[in-house]
Amino acid sequence: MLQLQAIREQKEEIIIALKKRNIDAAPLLNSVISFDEKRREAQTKLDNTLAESNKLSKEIGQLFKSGKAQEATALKERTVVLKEEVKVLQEELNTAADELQSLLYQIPNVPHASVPAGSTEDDNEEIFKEGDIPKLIDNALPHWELAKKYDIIDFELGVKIAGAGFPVYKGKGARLQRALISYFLDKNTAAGYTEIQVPHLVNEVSGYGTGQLPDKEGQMYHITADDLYLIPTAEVPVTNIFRDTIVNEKDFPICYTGYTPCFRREAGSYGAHVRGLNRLHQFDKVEIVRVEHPNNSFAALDGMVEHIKTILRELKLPYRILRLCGGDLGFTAALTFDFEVFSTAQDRWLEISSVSNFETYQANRLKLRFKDENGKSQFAHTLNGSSLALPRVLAGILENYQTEDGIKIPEVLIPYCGFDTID
RNA sequence: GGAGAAAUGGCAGAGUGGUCGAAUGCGGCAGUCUUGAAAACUGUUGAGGGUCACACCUCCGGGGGUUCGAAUCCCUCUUUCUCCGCCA
Repeated sequence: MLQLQAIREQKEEIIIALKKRNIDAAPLLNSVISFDEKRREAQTKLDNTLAESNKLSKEIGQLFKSGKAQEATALKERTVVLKEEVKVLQEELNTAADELQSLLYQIPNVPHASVPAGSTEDDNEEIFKEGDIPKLIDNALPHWELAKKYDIIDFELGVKIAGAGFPVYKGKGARLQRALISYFLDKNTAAGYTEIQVPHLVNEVSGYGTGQLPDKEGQMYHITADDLYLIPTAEVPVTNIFRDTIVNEKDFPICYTGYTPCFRREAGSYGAHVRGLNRLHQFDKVEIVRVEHPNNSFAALDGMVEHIKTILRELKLPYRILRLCGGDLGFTAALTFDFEVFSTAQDRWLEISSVSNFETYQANRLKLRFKDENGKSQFAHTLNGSSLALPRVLAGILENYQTEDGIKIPEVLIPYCGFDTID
């Protein structure tokens, strides 16, 4: 959520910056400013009325104490009138405040200066590429065929138990998946992230805190009986640890990593591109989350990008990094780098990580602050990234490592798997 | 799931209708003393809105109500604890 003060002071700059997202924010921002004025006006009137009422109440108390009941009763008449006024003003204030809040929820984060203009993923800017694309064997198969051939993932079984998009991993497939999770967590821990296990269901407030609500309401599974949401990413529970907190400046950087399953409804996604592991309703992901000092958050973002590079280098997967354009940038992010692995048998890039700096956007919703050197509290910056999303990494490994004699396991994973070939 | 008790500042813990944003202790910060530290002593120490700065307003788990006036009374929700039931 953008800060009101920023909207008041830099409205024009924000409008220009939001054009990168291909939206004209002027009407929204003008409404925000007008409702903010209404709110403050109502607040001032209410405060003055309350002040008078408080004062009179004290006097009445004094009068009763000194036995001047008659005078007290006379004063009461005035307070009864004030009480009515308070009611009206309170309502006025609430209306303006609610309207203001819902407007603020509708405004996405302001893109960072480095975010390129553009409307679709085709306009994302490739900033880095590394790793050789392997020459595959003649009859190379896409991962869903490999999964069947070696009996390591059963999509039909998942359909039977839950529905499409809920695969069942078997034998070495399950083992490889578990190996990846352990490997990622170990890498993150070695890089200074504290491992953490969090709930896989979150309440509505948490959804608002990180920005999934109200923007992505339809993308989350909603347990209506208990009004809980299945997490679409560990970002939600992990970042919400810091909701309503004031952290100590010297605690920075705060770094957490956690493995969770992720649940996404993916309403409206169909077609060839969602085959196999490409897009699922349930998948596993290891996430890294940071809370940073505003002065350091972009350096931290670069650090996260470097960290993920080292993982992909070790896995020897060909990948590229994209700087997302304004049109493809998530609602809450100021700057996002996507990592994509080349899926050789499908001849396409698969997104396996998304690393973002949210600046104060989430912190504002979360009320996540820190005390600066002057003792003033100000909003911290939050960041997160996938390290990594499992299914597409798995798809990349299966496809890129396939040989005539089976699928070779990347060297770093062999100690975690306990085998070196799927055959 | 049933019965009871509770929820107050960073922590502990007073406060049952008015002068309570809240005693006291601990912790934190600043100072005195000290070569330095400890101890002792003194002062200070929640958040948000609002203002040039004051004033002023809001917040004692959340929401609603009674009252001129609520941390204190009533309703409701949530959470925690104790007992019973169920259970990985």
